[in-house]
Amino acid sequence: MKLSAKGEYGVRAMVMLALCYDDGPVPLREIAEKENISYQFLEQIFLPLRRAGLIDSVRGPKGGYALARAPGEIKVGDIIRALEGPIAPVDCVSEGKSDRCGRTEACLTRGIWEKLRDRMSQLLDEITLADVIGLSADST
Amino acid sequence: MKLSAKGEYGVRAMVMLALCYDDGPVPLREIAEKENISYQFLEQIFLPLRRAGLIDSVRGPKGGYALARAPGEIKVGDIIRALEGPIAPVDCVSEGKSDRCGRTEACLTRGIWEKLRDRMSQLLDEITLADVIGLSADST
DNA sequence: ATAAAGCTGAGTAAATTTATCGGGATTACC
DNA sequence: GGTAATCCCGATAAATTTACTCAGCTTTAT
Ligand code: FES
Ligand code: FES
Repeated sequence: MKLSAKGEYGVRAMVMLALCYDDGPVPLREIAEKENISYQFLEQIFLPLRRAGLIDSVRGPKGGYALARAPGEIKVGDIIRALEGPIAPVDCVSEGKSDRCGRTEACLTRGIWEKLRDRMSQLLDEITLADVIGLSADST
Repeated sequence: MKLSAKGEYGVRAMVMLALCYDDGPVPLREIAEKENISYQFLEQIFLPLRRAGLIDSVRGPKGGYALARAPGEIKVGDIIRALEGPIAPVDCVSEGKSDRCGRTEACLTRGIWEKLRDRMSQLLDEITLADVIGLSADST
């Protein structure tokens, strides 16, 4: 039930981009240094983020990455899904995968995973980058 | 964000034990066959479950495993924790681990993971084995 | 005594994760 | 037009974890 480093780094990097949202594109090297993440590994993380349309890139000197939309329009769930695939505690509750136990209809445990999946999705989709950088003192 | 096979098998096996709660101890070999899980792998799963006090074992012929308490007294969260360790999306929000990003105090993302951890824990602790085997038609 | 069962540490093959490498493609600036 | 900053991206390597297997022991009903 752990996030991979990819997901963790990705969220941290996106938070950083949110903080720099008005400063023009931020070069990857800078993010890597400030967040203490391998530059080349970060490159691999930014590729899917860009393909998911969450960030825009600018090439050449003065280039870098920037959020594709305002921080309030990007959900943490979007980032996780782009980097780790569909949110689901077991494969068989995430569309189009082989179900390990075969008995999809009769399976008693399926309901657990569906509920867990829904709660996880729901929480991650109700937190935007604006929430993360703005109000560290919001309740719940 | 996936459960390992260990966790998934473990929950399925425990559900099976819950179904057999009044029948005396169930031999592992039977569970392995019915649930289509490697017998030897299941042995490795039952060890931590027993050490966590969730099941009792009876040795010798006519032996096997049985739930240590009534199905209503065993939470799915108990099973997951016994098999996968503390529920937490990243290590640093689960007591006594090294925090990868170092800046525990200032870390903006920490709040996300704490909330996620709490929601996951909460859900898994509000579902007991009795819920799983009893009412497949409960809402939410 | 026998056989049915649990108990357990060590070992292993495959998969996944976490990077690293090497080079290419764009573009601001001079 | 040359240079250097920067993104782009497939291939590969190292490390770790997962999912099992093996071999042999202990307990106990019959
Ligand atoms: S665990 Fe997938 S349907 Fe049962
Ligand atoms: S991710 Fe652990 S404190 Fe920031």
